[in-house]
Amino acid sequence: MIQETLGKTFEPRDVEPRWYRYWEESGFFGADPASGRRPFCIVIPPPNVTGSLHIGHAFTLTLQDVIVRWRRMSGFDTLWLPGLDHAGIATQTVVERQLAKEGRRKEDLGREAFERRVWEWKDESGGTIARQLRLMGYSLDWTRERFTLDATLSRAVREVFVSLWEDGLVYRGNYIVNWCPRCVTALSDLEVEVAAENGSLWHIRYPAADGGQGIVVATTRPETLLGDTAVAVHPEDERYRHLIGRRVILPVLKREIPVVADAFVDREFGTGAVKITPAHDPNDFQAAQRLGLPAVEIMDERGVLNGNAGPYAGQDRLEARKGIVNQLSAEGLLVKSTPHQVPLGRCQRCDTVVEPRLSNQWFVRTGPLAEPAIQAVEDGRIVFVPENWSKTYFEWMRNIRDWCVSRQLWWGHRIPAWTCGGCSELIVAREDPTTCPKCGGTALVQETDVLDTWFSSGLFPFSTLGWPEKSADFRRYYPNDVMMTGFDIIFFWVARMIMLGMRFAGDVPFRKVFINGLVRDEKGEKMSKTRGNDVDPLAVIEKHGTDALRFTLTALAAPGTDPSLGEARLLGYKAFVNKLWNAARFTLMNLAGDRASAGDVAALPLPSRWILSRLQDVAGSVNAALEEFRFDQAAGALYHFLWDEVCDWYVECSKVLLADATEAPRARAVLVEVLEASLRLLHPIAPFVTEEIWQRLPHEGPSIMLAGFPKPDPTKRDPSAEEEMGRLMRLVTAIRTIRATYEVEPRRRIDATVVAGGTRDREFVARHEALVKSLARLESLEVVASAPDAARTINQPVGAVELRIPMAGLFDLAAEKTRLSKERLKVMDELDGLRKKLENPQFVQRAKPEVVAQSRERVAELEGRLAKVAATLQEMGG
RNA sequence: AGGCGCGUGGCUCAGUGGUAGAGCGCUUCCUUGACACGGAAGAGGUCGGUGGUUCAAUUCCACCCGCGCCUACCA
Repeated sequence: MIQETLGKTFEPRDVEPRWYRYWEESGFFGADPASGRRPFCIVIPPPNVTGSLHIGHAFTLTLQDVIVRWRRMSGFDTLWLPGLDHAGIATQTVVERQLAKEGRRKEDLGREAFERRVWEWKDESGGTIARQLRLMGYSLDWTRERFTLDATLSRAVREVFVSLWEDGLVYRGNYIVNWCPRCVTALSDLEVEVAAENGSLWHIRYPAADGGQGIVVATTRPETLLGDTAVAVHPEDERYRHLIGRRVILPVLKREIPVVADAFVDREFGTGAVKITPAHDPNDFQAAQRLGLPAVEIMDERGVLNGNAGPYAGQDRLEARKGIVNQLSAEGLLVKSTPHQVPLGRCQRCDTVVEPRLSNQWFVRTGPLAEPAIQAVEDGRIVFVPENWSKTYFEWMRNIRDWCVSRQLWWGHRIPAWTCGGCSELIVAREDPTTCPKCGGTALVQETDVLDTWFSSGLFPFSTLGWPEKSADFRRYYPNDVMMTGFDIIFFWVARMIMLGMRFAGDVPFRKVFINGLVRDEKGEKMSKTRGNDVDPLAVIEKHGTDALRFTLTALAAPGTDPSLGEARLLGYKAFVNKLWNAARFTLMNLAGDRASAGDVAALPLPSRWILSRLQDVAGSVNAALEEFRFDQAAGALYHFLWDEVCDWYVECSKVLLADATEAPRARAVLVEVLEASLRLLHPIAPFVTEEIWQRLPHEGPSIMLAGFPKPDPTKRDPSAEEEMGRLMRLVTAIRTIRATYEVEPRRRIDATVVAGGTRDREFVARHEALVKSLARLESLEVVASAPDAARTINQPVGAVELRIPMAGLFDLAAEKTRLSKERLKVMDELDGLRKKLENPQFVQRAKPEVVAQSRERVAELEGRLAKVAATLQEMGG
């Protein structure tokens, strides 16, 4: 399973596939309802079946895997359920394109053959993303993988749809919907992306039928005048009051239409007169309903003008616009046109300009569903993290509009509705009917529309668990514990899961909703294929390794922020993975099969007591951070612990300990203990490298992913060891700083003296002589109570002691005087500020006592330091 | 129009009512037996602007400027 020796650098490609296969084949990802452990469940936001893994997936799913692995190691019976979404429009479009290459259309195949063809494509491409998810190391329970078109999930869809129908929450009717003339289907409001685009505002004269001047309307869509059935003005608009009830002549078609009054007209906008095109504008449609105006459709399903468009029949909508503007201009009816910003809706999938279209569609009445869903968040049964997203949720939910759920596609859940050929009865049923319940006729025709893909996605937290059966999985894993996803689908998905879950599954679908940011490039721009700035996670894996990518994404996941992913950042964390690898290499080189125990912790040397205490601290930080979804803090704590404390200090200290034959076994034991626990802490973020190393260390159990997650034990903290080690580190750093300041070659060993007035300080330094000598590369270290002749040494106060390094041959007096003068100024500066503060009676009286005390301590310390520096300077004669 | 968020060292970003941190980059020195994907030591910031609250504000409040995003039926 593992290589014999460790290379100098970690080679991810050699180890990653091996471990994933081992985990999956061993069944380590599988949930175990019979385990008796507390369940923890999360379902994947199902990726598009024809899609491939992009960086957005990698980001949110990495965070999910971190949580899932952490919970699993912490003793939960963990289910992370994978699945795929059939993605109606997107998938159908892909297959239609394939057909187009063969010179065929889906109509040539017929519905059934086309569906078969899509299934073939699904089988082929659905495996792609599943493979990619494995490459990322995600610990999904593949035995429970679901697809939204699976029989059980389809059954759930049908159950929900029919129930809603029975409860009057589904209705069908002729309304204006968003229509994509390229996809040839209705869209929901959410599937339209509205943006302000440059257009024009045309002022067009509609002459009065009696030969008068008539009225000038303003419009951004002149071609729709062919479908006008009135002109509306505000009832109190003095300019037009005389025209209300009169008739004007519709240009081009020369049809007479009335001038009507309605308060919805904005007198300030344009000319204050608006043309009414009920069949092609949502506002006009509503106005027409109020005013009893007829609707005239002038376009077909592909945006081509129809017979009602007179001379423009057969032209595309945009082509017709040009012709009509020309004609109006020629006839002198075009008063003017001005540049105007138009809010233009485009199809989310294909970017075609969406057409408001009057058509017969199915809708879900959302009001009654939204109410309990709003309450669940209001009273905290569902909590958003970060909490602020609940505002976005409320904003949308409180103004929710009915949901158009029918799509004119062939790929999806066909709406379970039939029309009786005999009596026209509409039948909506769970089981396919064979006879009409009303007239007994058998000529039933099924609805051809399918449901919005999000309708089935909205059931995902429970349809995947077997609902509507009260299956064991459903009972155990519903509600899910947390839903983790991006803010871009709060409305599309999260809100709908809450509404449908509460109504049908009997409880909230999940307790928490964690919203992650959107991955951006290093310039902060949104990543997209069209911009060409997107990062391909698979390419990153290939280049830097999965753990590096995962660690990077985790480290960037600060709440409420959009992470910027750049190459430099990745390289930094790749280096971290390699650093860990080498710490392991060092440990294993020294281990030599030794399995001694560290024994009594209190009896261990200072660095060992210190690192074991720090380990407890970092274990606490990581657990606390993950509890609050503070991925950045968890990653940061581990990064700094391993690099700055374990590698930079403990490993270096251990070299001294290991050189001492009696000390070595315990040092090895501590080294192993710290490394092994660190690996477990790190495993949820970087699963591969941690497993690879863990397997080589003394360990129990078949895999690190099943080993216990370290829990902090406060009784194992050792504050005095941390304090002492801090002093030791400051002393070593002071020596190193002096060496660096005077450019002493790193390999050269120098002499140093520590002057300490107090007995305990002297004993302290003497006790750690070997460590200090090694860490600071000293030839000798002398500890004395006092030392004259400061003029011949470098003198540096360090806490309660003073460091003296002979100048002979290394340093010169003038440079040292300059250095000390600078230091004196710095100390005086800080002292000044502190003293002023302390002289202020307000501060002393009103500030927190500990702050005042702290300031006083600092003053005392600085004064001591200043005195020492001043004394030295005086001895040096400056 | 409404809502949300952001503006901190060269870059990308954390953070806190008590004179600021990280990663990368940069400077100097160093191939010392874990690691040059490395080591040691450094330089670098009036924390967008203006007021207010406070003994104390980068941190709280108000306004302003700049930048994102979301929602919305101004033709």
